[in-house]
Amino acid sequence: MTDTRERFIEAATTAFAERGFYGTSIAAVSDALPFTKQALLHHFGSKEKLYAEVMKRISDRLMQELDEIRDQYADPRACFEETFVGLYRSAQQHPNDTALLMHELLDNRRRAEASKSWYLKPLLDALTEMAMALLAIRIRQKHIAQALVYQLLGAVNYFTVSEPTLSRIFGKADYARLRNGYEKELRTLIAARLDFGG
Amino acid sequence: MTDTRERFIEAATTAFAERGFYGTSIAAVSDALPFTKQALLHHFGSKEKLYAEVMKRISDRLMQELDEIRDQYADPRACFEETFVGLYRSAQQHPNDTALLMHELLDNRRRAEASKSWYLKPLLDALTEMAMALLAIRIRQKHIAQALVYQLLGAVNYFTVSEPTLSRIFGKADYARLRNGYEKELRTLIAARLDFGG
DNA sequence: CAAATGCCTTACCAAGTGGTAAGATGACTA
DNA sequence: TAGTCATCTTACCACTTGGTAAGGCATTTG
Repeated sequence: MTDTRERFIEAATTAFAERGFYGTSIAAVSDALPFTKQALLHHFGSKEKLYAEVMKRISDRLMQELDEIRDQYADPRACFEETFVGLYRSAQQHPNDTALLMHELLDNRRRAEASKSWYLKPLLDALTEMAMALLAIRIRQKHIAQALVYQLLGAVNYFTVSEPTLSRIFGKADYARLRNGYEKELRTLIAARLDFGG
Repeated sequence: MTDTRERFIEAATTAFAERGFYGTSIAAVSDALPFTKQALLHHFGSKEKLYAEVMKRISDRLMQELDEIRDQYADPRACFEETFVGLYRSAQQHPNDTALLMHELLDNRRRAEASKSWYLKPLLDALTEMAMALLAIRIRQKHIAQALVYQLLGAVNYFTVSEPTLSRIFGKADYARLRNGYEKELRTLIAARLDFGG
């Protein structure tokens, strides 16, 4: 059954999201399922390879979602806005994946492979291209578009990942209010920036 | 000598920033210094307590820097902008601390203590208050100010923490260009949002 | 001078780490 | 029917984990 593999990947996603690569033991992953650690090793060979599969799963989904949004909106400006809102919704819908990607970002500080950075490079490039068209920036000032893209990615992902902290220090009710309004405020921010001087 | 303690804290900051709490062993920290693991335990008692001291160090510094900026600017709008630019500069200047705080954010997903969340709550509240004054929002819509604050914190911290990844996938030269322009773009974003409908 | 205290060491521990080796079981195939 | 293969097991392995115990040594304190 490929089902077992699937279950391992799911459990590993949760575990890696919660404790990062180094903080997660493969025994902890297998303990979440009715299999032994060696069953996991049988399917994936090593902890590294399991992690790679988890990462690939996530980046594939992200790229697919991005493509779907891009196909859906013809107007560049609407497309740009909806893309980030889509990324935000996606992040909120898969908080584990979002946390895992952020762990990865932090781990990249030491890791040499850089494989999954390249996984996400197409996404970054696509977003930057959109931003450049909207801001009417020449090639030489590509970094301005990149900056905007990263500001918005930060606004999306940092907030998503802060959910446990925020709902704890503000209380569940106040946090719910904040979260319910966040998407609208995200649109406001994007609109404000795009209207600015253009 | 209190010097040894200081050196342990410094080494621990680097280690925790790179691998997070769970990925860091106290032996790895002491190996970075000419002392044994037990010397570390003598000074701090446990890994948890060492971590708490590291966190306290960081949040103290952040609060102090925030106060300095607030005292320096009378105009609310300039104060708001300079505060976030100051946070950005501070993050860039202490990338280890920034990474550590983000690890903490991710770990909070499981940790019960929440101590350091409370450490940073005053900072969040101060920023929110500034935003509310600027956006002319009544109490009932505090979450709008909170959203803006978190968007900007995300723009600042997410970018800072992405340095290794970005400089790898874009190359050092391109990343340098992006980074050199980022502060200006941060100001642009803030200005755009504050001018929007007000 | 004696006692206490701070700083740091070696020695040790039970539990957990990623991973190998060697099957057991059952389904599919020659 | 015998052989192969995928799946999953128990048994191990050397190494690392956070932490305890106990003591050496120097400085401070009574």
